[in-house]
Amino acid sequence: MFLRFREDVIKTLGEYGDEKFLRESEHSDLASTVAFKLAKEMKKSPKEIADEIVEKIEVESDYIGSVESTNGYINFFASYEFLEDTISVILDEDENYGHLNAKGEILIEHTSANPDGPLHIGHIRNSIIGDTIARIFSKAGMDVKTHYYVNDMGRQVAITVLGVEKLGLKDKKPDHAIAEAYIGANRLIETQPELEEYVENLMLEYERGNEDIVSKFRKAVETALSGIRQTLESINIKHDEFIWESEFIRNGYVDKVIRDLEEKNLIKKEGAWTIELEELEKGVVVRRENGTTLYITRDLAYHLWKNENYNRFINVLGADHKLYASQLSKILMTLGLKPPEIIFFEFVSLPEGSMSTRRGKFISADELIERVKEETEKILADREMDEEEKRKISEAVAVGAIRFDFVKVAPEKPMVFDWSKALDFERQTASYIQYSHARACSILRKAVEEGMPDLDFRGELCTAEERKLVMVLSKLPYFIQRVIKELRPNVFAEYLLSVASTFNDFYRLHPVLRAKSELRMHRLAIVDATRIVLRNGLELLGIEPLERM
RNA sequence: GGACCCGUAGCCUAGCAGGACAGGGCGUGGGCCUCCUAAGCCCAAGGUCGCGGGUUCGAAUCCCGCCGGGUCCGCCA
Repeated sequence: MFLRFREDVIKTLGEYGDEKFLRESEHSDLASTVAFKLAKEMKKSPKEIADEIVEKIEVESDYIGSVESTNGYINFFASYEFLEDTISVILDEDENYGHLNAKGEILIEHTSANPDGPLHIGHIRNSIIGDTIARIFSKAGMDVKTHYYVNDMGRQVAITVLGVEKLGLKDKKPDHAIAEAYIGANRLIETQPELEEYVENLMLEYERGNEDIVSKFRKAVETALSGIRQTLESINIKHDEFIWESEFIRNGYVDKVIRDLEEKNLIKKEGAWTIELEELEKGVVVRRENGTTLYITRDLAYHLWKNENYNRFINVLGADHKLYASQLSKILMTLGLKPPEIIFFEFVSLPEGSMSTRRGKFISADELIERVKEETEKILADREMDEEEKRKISEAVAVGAIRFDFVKVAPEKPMVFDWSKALDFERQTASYIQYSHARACSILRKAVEEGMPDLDFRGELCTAEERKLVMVLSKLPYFIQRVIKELRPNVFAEYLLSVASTFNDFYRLHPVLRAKSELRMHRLAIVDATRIVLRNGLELLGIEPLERM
């Protein structure tokens, strides 16, 4: 709804309608700062110019109630009609509210952690960003597929295979068992360097397709993935497909990419095969002297496949992949292929330094989830609820807290993980939004018990807080559009927090159930619309919208 | 050595297509449940927006330099 208001403002401004100068403002519903920009060339004060523009323009939109010039700003205010349409559209569209007319398919690759152990708290930053983006694209109307790219050909997997052979697998959650074998094997290699050669041979045989070795790799990777899947599922994340790197060896895509590179005369063959491009600061090896391929070779093949099957594809990658990704993209472009759109996120580190699966220095996502859940259970311990409900609520709140904590931080900010903060429920987190949603539900539940009247929102009945709340509610599609354009899911988290906070301002000052007749119908409409926005918003963040808590 | 990211009150964080008093939260001090869920709300104190230059009528936001933290520069993935 806000999107249409915005469009109308741009149209109304005509030649002054450059969206670069539009600002959301606390002084109006939308403001333009064009007058400041024009001040110089027109040799007039911004105030004069703004006055003139306001004088000149003609408002034809039903959604624009008034326009004012203040200190050089041109302030637009939404009309009652806009507010009324907003509420009626929300109530009408219900679970669809927020959709845009986005069309087409999109592939989102995220998480893609090496299958050498459980996901740790750095990996799930990736997962949560990727999953949230996927949900938001899907809401916008696009047909989204998600991929987990499985690095089954890496050295770490070979080491894992060695670990399983030498040390076996402990009886614990499969991904954790794999980590133990992996960490153990790394220690073995340190003391027995001759194992290096064995590991290299495993890699060679795996690439060649030696059946015995292939089944060992498969088994190790599947074992790790089954645990990883469980973890992801526990925080409401599910991939449509797991794509194994080795598939691109077996299905000919690697050969195809190599051929394309050869045809363009991009490969220099001196023992190893190297791509040398001006744009690349260094040569990139795509084939070892022993004839095997490298990670980037398979990734190029994967991206060739993506090009053939999708118009848009997004990868969520840790910032440590920046150089690698730029090499990949440059090579793809010289092949005339589209590079992926990439969301980079900075590292999650521990107070004592960065994490490492190999050294066993990490906090697993499972441990985080477990401990946060214990904390939420404590909070619920003395509530009068049956145990089953308590369990469900504490789980939903725990998962919400974790997802929100990661998604709310801008991807480019490095994070330092802190247990005391992760477990602190006094902090404003997802539970605040879930609570606001439950509050709205509770009011509506009681209204139904008392015989729900027809909802009838009326613009002219709005108090300042009600008006503000409705304006915020009107922005859901606008924020969905922003996330899609900017690929920054944290702006959506921020938005949802503002919905909850604005609703709480309304709640404090406006009795709903005790209000009389038309005011009661009016406010119930606002509460219901808020409930819908909070519910849809929480779902986009992968957080369960609880009706009671 | 080269490249990239981050640096906002005691702590965490928003804002960074330059513009109306730098928003929140935690923590601190004080207050609010005969009233729709107090996982809530209100009030107060707390800021050289890392430092120094520059561009501009105007800089947290753009440019340059420096400092601090992180990351990357493998025939690893």
